[in-house]
Amino acid sequence: MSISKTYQPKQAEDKWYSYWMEQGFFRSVPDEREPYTIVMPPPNVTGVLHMGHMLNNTIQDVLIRRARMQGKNACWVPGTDHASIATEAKVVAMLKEKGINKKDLTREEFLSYAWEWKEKYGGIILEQLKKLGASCDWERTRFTMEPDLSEAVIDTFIHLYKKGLIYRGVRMVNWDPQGKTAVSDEEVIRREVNQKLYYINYKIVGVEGHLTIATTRPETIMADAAICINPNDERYFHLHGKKVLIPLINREIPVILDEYVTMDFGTGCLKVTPAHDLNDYELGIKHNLPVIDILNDDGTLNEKAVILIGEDRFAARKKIAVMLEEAGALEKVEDYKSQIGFSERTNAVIEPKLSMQWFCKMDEMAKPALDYVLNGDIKLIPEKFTNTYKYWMENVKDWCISRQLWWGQQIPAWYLPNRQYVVAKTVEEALEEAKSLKLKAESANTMNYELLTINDLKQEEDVVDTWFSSWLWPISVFDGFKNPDNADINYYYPTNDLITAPEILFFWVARMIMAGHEFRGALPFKNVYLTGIVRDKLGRKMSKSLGNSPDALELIEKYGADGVRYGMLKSSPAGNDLMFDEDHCKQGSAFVNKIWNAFNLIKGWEIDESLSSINKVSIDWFSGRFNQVLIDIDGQFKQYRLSEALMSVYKLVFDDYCSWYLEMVKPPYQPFVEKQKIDKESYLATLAFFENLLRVLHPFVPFITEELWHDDLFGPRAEKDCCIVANLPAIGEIDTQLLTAVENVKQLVTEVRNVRNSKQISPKDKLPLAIKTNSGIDYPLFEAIITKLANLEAVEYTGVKINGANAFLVGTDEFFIALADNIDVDAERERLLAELEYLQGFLKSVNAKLQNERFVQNAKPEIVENEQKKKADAETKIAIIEDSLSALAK
RNA sequence: GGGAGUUUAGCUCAGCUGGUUCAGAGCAUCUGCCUUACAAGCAGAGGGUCACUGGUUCGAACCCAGUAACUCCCA
Repeated sequence: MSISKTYQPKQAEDKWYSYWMEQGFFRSVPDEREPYTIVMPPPNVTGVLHMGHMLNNTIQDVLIRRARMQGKNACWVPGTDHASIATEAKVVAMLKEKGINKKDLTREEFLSYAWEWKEKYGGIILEQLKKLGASCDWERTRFTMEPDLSEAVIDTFIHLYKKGLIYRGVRMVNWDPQGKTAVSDEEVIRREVNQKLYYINYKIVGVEGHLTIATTRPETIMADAAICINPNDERYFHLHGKKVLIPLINREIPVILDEYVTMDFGTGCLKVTPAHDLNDYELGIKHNLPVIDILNDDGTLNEKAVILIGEDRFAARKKIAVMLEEAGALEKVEDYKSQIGFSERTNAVIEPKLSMQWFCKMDEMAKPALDYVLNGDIKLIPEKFTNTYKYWMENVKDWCISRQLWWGQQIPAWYLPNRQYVVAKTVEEALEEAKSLKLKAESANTMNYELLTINDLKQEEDVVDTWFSSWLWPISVFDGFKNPDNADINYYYPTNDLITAPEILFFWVARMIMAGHEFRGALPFKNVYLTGIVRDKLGRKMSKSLGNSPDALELIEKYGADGVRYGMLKSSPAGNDLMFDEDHCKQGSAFVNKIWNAFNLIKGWEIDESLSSINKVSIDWFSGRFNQVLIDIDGQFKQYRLSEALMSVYKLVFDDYCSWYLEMVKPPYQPFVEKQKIDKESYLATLAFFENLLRVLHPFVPFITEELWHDDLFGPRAEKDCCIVANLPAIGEIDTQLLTAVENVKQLVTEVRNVRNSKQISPKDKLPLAIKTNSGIDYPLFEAIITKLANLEAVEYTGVKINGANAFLVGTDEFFIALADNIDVDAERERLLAELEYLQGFLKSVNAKLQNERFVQNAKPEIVENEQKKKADAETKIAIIEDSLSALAK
C-alpha cells in the first residue's frame, strides 16, 4: 500500500464502516462471555443529529468499543423515540403547508399521515450516527411506537391501574387558546413583559369601607372564590371572618387567611381565582373553595362570567378596566413587569386551565428507586447529581401521563354513555368489564349494563406521555414484557451504563429505575453517566433558533469522524457543560495526521540483518512507559474520566512515542537508499509498539486505527483480524528505576537544547558535554541516546567542575558545555545567586517544618520522610552552587 | 420562593486522603527553526493574589462560615 502524505479520512471511514457491518462485528447475541450492554437514549424519530447527540453517542461508542476489546460481549442497542409532542407538531406543520387542517381530519387519517412522515424521515438520525462510527447492533434497532413496545405500554398502564396507581384527576394545564390544545411545560416560552397592575376595590359586606387587591388580570374577577390575607397582617385584622362583594357582579365571597400571601407585595390582599391560576387552585383546594371557570377553550368569556360574555380575554380586560373605573372601583393602575408564558407553536399567551387528566401515583414507586441510588447499586456519575436526585425523589409529585394528542399510545380506557369508564386492553374486554359494573352500580343508576354494546363505548381520546413508553425502554428493547423470561433479557439486563443528559434525570432516568423495579424487580443499569450540555464558545446552549450549532455532518466532512470524536471528548468531563469549539476538532484531525505520519516514518525503514541491536534501553524504556500509561488509562476509565483518558493516550503517542521514542531509535539518514536500514530487533519492537498503540487508540479514533491495522507492514491479516475486535494490550512489567533515569536524561537533553537556543546555536552544530555525576544514574548507559537527541560531539565524564563552561544541574548531577566564547561571568553569577537564594529559602521552610514538633508528631511518617529527603537534596544542591560560585570568582 | 452546583493561566479544564518555595495539562500566545515522517511539524519560553472576607490546622486551592457573581433544577 502506498501511503499519501496526509491521511484522507473519507474513503477509510466508508470502507471500514461497511467492512465492520459485513463482518457482523457490531452484532451481539448471548453467549458465555460477560455481557456489556448499553441502551441508547432513543433520539426523536424525526430529529436530526445535533451536537448533544454527537457527544452522547461518541461517549457510548468509546465505552462499547473498549468493552468489546476487553473481550466482553458488547451490545449497544439503538432506537428512536416517537416523541409525541415534537413529531405531532411537525406533522401538523407539514399538513398546514399542504393546506390541510388537523381539525378536519379523523384520528385515523391523521395517524396515517404521521406514519407516512415517520417512514420518510424516521431513522435519518440513525444513519447519521453511522457516519460518526457508532458501533450499534443495528439488527436490534427498536422504535417506541412499534407494536410490541406499544403493547407493553398498554399492558403496564393496565397493570398500574389495577394496582390503584393510576387515577383521573383535575389538573392545571398550559392551555393554548389559539391552538386549542394543552401544551407541555417545555413548550411554554417564558418572556418578561410590560403589563399593568390594576388596584381594585371590593366592598366589605355589613360594614362601611372596602379592601383593595392588585391584579394583572382584572377580567378574571368574576371567577374569584375568595380574598386571601396573611393572618399576621396587622393592617387587616378587622377583615377576619368578613365577606366582600366582587365589583360589577356583586357576588359575595369570603375573606380567608393563609400565610401563603406575601404581606409586602401589592396590597397584601390576594384575589383567589382557582380556575385561572395554579397557585390559587392549590389554595382553593386547601380552603375548599369553589372553582368557577369563566373562560371558553378559545379564550373568550363564557356565561359564568355574567358580564362581557363572548368577549376575548384581552378585549375583556380593557373593557372591564373602564367599567370598574366608571363604577368607582378602580383605585389606580401601575406599570408592572412580569414573566408570561407563550406557546412555542402559536405564540399565544398561555392560559392556565383546569382539565381532567390521567395521573400515575409516584411516591410508592419512588421509594425503591431512591434506595437503588442511595445504597450505591446505581451510581450516578458525577456523584453530585445524587443530591439532586434524592431531593426530587423525596418530593416527587404525581405524574400527569395523559396528553391531548393523537400520535402516541391511546389510553386504554373506555367511557360508558353515563361517563363511567373501564380500563381494558381491547374494546371487547372493555365491554365485558362494563357489563360487570352492574354489581357495583348504585340503585339510582338507571343504565342497563346488560344491554351495552361495543358501539356504546367510546375510547379515551388522549394518548400517554412519551416518557410513559420510554421509561420501559431498557426492558422493552429486549422484549421483557411479552417474553419476560427470554434469553436476551436474562443475559443483557440489567444493562451496564446509561449515557444521557442531566436535564432528563427526572423525566427519564428516575422513571426507568422505577419501571425496572416495578416490572422486573431489578435495576435497569448500574451506572448513569450524565453528560453536559453542549454550548457554544459564548456559553450559550446550542439551539436551532440561535443558529449557533454547527452542522454535525459538515464537521465530519471537514475534520473526519475521528477528528470530530476527538473534539467532542476533548473537554467533556462528566456532568460539566461542554463549551464546544471547532478548534478541538481541528486538533483532533491534526492528531490523526500525526499518527499517520509516525506510521509513514516506520514504513520508510527496512531491516538489515547485519546490523546489531543498539536500542535496547530505548525499547525497555518505552515498554515500561507504555505499561505505566495503560494503568493510568485503566483508572481513568474506571472513573469515567474519558477526556483524561484521551489526553493520556494523546500524550503517549505524541510525546512518548513520537517525540522521544521514535527520535531515539530512528536510523540516521542514509543517502542513496530507498529505505533506511535498521536492525531487526528495533524494527520489530517499534512496529509491535505501534500495533499496541493502535489498540489503545481504537475506541477513540476507530477509523484511522483500523486503516493502519490492515497495512502491509503488519503482514497479511485474516478476514476477521481487525482492530475493532483486537484485544487491548495487557499491562506488562514496569522498570521504575529505568523510567526515573530516563526522566533525568530527558531533562538533560532539554537543558542542552535550552543552552543551544539561548546561545542561538544551530541545531546542526554538535556540542561537547561533560558530566559530573553525584547521583547513581548510569549515564554511559544512555550515552548513545543523549548524543543523538542533544546532538553532541563528545561526552566526557569529569570529577571536577569545568571553568568557563555553561553549567546546569539536573537533580544533583552537574553538566558542562564548554563553548568557544567564554560565558558571561557576571550573568552566570547572577543566575547562580538567584538559584542559591531560592534554594536557601526552600531549605529554610523545610527546616522550619522539621523543627516544628507538632508537624513531626502529627504528619504522616512518609510525609516527614519526604521532607527530610527534600532537605538533603536542597543541601546538596546548595553545596554545588556555592562551589560553582567560588570557582567563578577565581 | 425552595434546592443543587460552579468560580484555579487568554480559553477549556485537572488538582482524587489538606502535605514541595510560588498549583498542572491541552489549546492559544511569544522566540527560534522549511533539521530527510509530519509547518496539521520541531525545539524552547512566558503566563496565576486558586472569586472575596474571616475561621479551623503545625500546614488550606482543598475543610468550615459568610459575601459576591454565574449556571441548572423545582415552583
